[in-house]
Amino acid sequence: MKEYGLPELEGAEKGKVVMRFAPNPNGPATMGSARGIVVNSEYVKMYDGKFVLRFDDTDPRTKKPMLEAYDWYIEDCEWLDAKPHEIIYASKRIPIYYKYVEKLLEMEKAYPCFCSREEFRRYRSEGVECPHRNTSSEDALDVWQKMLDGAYKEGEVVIRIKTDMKHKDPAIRDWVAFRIIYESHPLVGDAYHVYPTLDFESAIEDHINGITHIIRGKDLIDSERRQRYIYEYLGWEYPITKHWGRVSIHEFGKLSTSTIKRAIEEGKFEGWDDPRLPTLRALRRRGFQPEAIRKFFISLGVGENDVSVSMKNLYAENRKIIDPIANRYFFVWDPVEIRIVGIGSELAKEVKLPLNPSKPEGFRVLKGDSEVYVSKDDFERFEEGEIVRLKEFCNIRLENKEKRTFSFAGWQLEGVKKGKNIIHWLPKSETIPCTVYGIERSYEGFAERNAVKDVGKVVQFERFAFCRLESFDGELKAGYTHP
RNA sequence: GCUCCGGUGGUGUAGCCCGGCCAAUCAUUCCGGCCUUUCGAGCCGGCGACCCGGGUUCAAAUCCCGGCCGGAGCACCA
Repeated sequence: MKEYGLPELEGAEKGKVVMRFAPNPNGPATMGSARGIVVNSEYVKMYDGKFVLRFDDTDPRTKKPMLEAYDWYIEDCEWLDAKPHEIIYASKRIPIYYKYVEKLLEMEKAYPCFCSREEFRRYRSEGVECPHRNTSSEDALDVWQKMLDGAYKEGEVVIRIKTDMKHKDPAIRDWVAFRIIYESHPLVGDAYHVYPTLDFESAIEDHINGITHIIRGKDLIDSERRQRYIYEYLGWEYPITKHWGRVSIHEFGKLSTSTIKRAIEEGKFEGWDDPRLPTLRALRRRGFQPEAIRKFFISLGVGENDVSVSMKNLYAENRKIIDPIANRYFFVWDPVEIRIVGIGSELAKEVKLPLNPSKPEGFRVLKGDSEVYVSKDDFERFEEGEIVRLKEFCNIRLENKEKRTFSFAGWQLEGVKKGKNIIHWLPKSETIPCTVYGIERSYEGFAERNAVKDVGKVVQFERFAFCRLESFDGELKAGYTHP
């Protein structure tokens, strides 16, 4: 069991665990969502259980769902090797929630409340019951029917669940279960105008889906205390819960779905899959492997303290997967053209380079040339008289830095200073333009033509970084994965 | 302010429930070394932590109390 990296789940029995991931599809899945997808699905795998994806989309106004996001979530779950066994759309199941609230109204465990927010806030903070609390079940059901009939305006009345107005935690006191929202819902249109709150919808769904364990962020810790009242009234058993703290990722800072949405609208990002964004779509585009993302979140565990991690941890996981399989190519960024003088046609030979040093059988070929490109970063470091080696090709000595001329200094590797004096290069006669889109900046330069056959794959541009080759139409476009 | 939760190396994490085998696990970062061809990759090694103060005990990272610090909730959002 230890190999899974997650601690044993309390009360879990093999084959009987049912867990869910319940996002609001008001934008695509982000790194934050990924934790929920990964941890829940991982436990389901461990115990051979069932994984439910549930869309908590019952507020068409404040958290207006985004129509495309529903399918994006499903795609992202599948990509993360967490294909849901069942998918539930809360907005399509609203009549079910009506049935249950009607039952609670009959039982006088819920009541229609006409207090304004401000009025009720005062009752709540003072621990006093509001005048509507003792409405009879007949009157309550009558009001409820009129709510459904559209007899009330938005904000005029809500349905509250009776808890305890003297509960020591004010957050638990008589909470709202249904409110009126006259706004078209992207999925169900104008079919309803009385919507359940998350707490009500979630409480009902968790029970009817037979959810055994809930693991979610600690921002929802009070939900359990609120929902337990319903479970008690209806004689249900509450799932076992676990909560994790906030995750913040150094490289991305605080990016909520709504702030990203605004930034996209303002044109600061290309779209939801802009490589600078912490969305799963963006990470996929950049070439991250789903297994690396799983391991990353499993390594965070399920502790309740807040964590602040660096993407470097994800890079390390990704590298372990990608390094043995990614083909190597040369990419010369900020290219500088240099000339090797004093020797002619002998340079025009085939240069064989390994595609991946761990797999000696594969190789690629470059044409030797007296006019080559090297990266500006490398060139500027050299001093006149210094010998450098063009990797796998030949040694050259810098003669005149201003004129960028070098002299031939032998073929042999022996005697060459290792390390930074072995550089990558490209023959001027055989290059394709290439742009790599990075998080902080883009890199322009030339790549070797051989790379074109790996479009769609993750490669390593030697001495640069791992990149995912995105497209080629005369120019190669690539996304910067990580060093 | 009220309610609840948490504090293990630079960053995460294991251990804490059931005190001793913990001079504390693993990963990553950082540093150093190695590699006849990536010193921006790979391999090997190293530095580095139980928030503070009391208490209980033969024995405390582990239990108790107080303090300090951090976080969450107190929405007709999820």
